[in-house]
Amino acid sequence: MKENESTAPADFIRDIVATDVAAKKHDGRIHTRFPPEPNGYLHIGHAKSICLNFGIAAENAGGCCNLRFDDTNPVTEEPEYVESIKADVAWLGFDWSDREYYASQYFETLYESAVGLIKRGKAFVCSLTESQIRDHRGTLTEPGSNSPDRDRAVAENLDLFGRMRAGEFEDGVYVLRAKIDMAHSNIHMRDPIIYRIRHAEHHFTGSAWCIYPMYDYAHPISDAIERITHSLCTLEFEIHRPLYDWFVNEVDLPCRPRQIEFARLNLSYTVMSKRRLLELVRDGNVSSWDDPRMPTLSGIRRRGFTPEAIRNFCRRIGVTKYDGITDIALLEHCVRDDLNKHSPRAMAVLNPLRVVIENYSEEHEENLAAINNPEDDSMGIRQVPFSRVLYIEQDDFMEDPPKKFFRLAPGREVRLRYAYYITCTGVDRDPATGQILQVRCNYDPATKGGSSPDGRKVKGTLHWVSAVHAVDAQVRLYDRLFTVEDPLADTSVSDYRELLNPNSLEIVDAAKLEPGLADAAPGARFQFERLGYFCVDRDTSPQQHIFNRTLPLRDSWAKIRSQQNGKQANDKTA
RNA sequence: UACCCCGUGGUGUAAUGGUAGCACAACAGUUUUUGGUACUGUUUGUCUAGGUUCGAGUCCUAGCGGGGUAACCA
Repeated sequence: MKENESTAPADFIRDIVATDVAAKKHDGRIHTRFPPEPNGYLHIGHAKSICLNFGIAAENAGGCCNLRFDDTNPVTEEPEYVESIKADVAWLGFDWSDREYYASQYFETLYESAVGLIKRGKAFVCSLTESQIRDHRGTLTEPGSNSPDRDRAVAENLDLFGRMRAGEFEDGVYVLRAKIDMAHSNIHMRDPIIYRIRHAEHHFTGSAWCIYPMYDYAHPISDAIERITHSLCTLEFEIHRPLYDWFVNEVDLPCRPRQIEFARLNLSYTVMSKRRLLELVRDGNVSSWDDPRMPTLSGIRRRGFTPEAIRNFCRRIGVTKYDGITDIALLEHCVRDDLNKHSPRAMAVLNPLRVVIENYSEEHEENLAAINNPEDDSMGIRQVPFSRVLYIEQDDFMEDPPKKFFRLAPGREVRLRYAYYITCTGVDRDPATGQILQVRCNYDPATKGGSSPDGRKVKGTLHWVSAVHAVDAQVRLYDRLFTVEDPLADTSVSDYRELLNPNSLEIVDAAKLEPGLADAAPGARFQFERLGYFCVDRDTSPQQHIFNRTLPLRDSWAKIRSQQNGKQANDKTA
């Protein structure tokens, strides 16, 4: 990670941390953790939390951040997710060193702490069924009522809890509950369940356990065991904080961590919850968890987004308690900003139109020097082959151009980037269909390299690829996943998936690339001049080159054109 | 109609009782061998009503609006 990246602007959490450091709380020690449950893939919302937790650790002398898998529910968790999470955190650029922990490592301590709670009369074994417990819990507006088992003798609780662990009971027969207050205004304080029986294989502990601790119990104690100083989580856990504090106070622990909540990231034109993302994958709305349209870290990685851009984005969105929705345009800006500075340029034609330079010899061909990145001289130059027959973009030619169209048209002169000025002398069309087959041009040999000795100006510059040298490729054009900013809030449809963008993927099968692109490795990123940023897909092969469009370049001509179309439509209706 | 949290331009965020600033977006322009980039400029904001204070986005009260919470999920 770069030096200038290492500090983020202050926010309310960093203020608290700074205050605690100054007050020598925890001896001035700062220790955070990123605690994913291994039951799904990480998305860009997790990146916010990762950047926050690892960022704060890095900004404070001696600060550490643990990677801790919160694996207390064996029925939903799998090693596949552990591996993908580790890969994603590492890709984002963060190093947890040897601090890779699992809540399941603490099962014995957690168990003993629960025994301690029972001995002190702070927990009891309850035989109520799931629905009875729900009924006893009361509602948001009414208090709950005590379990008939609430005053069970300590010795009996101890015996029962030991037999729960020993596997004497079926799932659901007993639970262990904290004894707090069934009339508490916070429902989470109404004798919450802290252990349940689950005869299930755990991805890490196998069949060693058949009782598993609940999040509210396991999390504060895991934090304390790791001597976490600041336990950062999202807003929906705010109401759990009194319970977090209750356990921190009631259990004898080496450290008293503080939970602080911040707003999760919401992004426009996408959905972020694991559940929705799973639906999209399962129902085939996207091809996989790493479909380049997905907001998963694996998806945006395959799309061509860089970890630098994502870190920069996370720094710029800030950290607050306001639950808003961030414009995806800011993410896109960060990606373009990074890619503009660092990705090499190349020329590629997506929708080829044949151009014949009639006064350029059929026998002749030459190499022309092209700048690899005008933003960075150190990236040097490359040679691009030029010959009599070329491809240009279909959009770059119009027989009857509107106002402000600066590209090729009959009689018009334009520049071919790094090559020559050419003037259109005519078009050849299919006599049957009238479709344009090719454009005929003359070139000016004096304009080699793309500038004229007489200083005459041309308004348009076109990218091009030499036909005989061109490499064929499939190009996948990705766009935003949804057509509206907040698909889940839209009440005009019954299912948010009706709002999926039907044009979020367009496949171009016959793109023509400059030859140097043929041996680009999977993951390699380029700017195709005048088009956008592209990267080599992981499915690419020597037989079929595949590129993904990361993002298009900003396009002010597209804006003018749509304004002109709008005006035309208005004129017609008027 | 219980409790908790949150309200600053279109969006995201600063201002820690003392000139409401930044970024993105939008719009206009300059430069340009990418209609990209860069640069310049413009538009738009403290939810409302009271109170405290020389002075309130900031503190207090009430209202209004938004979010969260009743898995043996995390």
